[in-house]
Amino acid sequence: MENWDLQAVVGGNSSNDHPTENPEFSFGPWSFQQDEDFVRFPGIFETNPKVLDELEQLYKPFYPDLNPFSTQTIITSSIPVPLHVDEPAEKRKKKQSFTVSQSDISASPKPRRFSRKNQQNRVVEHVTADDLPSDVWAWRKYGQKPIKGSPFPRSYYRCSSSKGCLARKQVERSSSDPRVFIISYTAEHCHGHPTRRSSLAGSTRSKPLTAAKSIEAHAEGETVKQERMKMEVQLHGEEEGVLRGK
DNA sequence: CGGTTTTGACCAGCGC
DNA sequence: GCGCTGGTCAAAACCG
Repeated sequence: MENWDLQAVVGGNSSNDHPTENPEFSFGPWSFQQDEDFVRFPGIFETNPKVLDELEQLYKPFYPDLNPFSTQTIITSSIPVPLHVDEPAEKRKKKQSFTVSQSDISASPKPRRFSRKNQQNRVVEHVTADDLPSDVWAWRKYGQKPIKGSPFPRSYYRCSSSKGCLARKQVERSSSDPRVFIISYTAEHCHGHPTRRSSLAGSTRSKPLTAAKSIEAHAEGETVKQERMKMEVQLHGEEEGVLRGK
């Protein structure tokens, strides 16, 4: 069986501080609703206890009675609230109190620069290193930033399959569980799936390090290594024509 | 040569 | 208004 990802789209309209009542989930080519289809696909939701715990926590604010379920790849949300569960409730409420659509993005006076509001349309997945998702898209890294409160930096990727494609991807490591990667997808691809990547040049590049950088690299070395592994997995996914929901 | 990563600078949103 | 922070830009270096 191919390595499809489970995805759960919780939100939609964040203007009322509540996600849609019946979130839609997708797994490979299938999509289904929480309230009825979960019981029909029990095998899909086996079992990664660590991720399950996180997932439960993420959903509790919205679905206190949601049955525990687990996945190997995890969750998506069009609102960022679940990622800020440790923040004061009032703060969280503020952060989710606006909505931005794709049309808003395209109407931006500076389309090349994404505002933070755009991140409201993001799709978030939690994956372990063992369950790195296959990905038909080719991604180019365009930035990396240290994130406050997290010992691990966040890497920024954009789709390199097509010029002008607005699709973005962020990869960071979970501070609570370093084995878990948090992958966020933003915006839609404006093109079909690529058959293969045009070049791998530079993908294995390594640079001489200063003393300070060496220390930093030591701290995050495995992150970089695993991200590279992930990219390689993605490339193999292209060859197999594996389709993902995003 | 055409693709990538790295990394400091820049910009805009947000909270105070 | 200011400072903090996250997201993006772009030049330089690197790789096949």
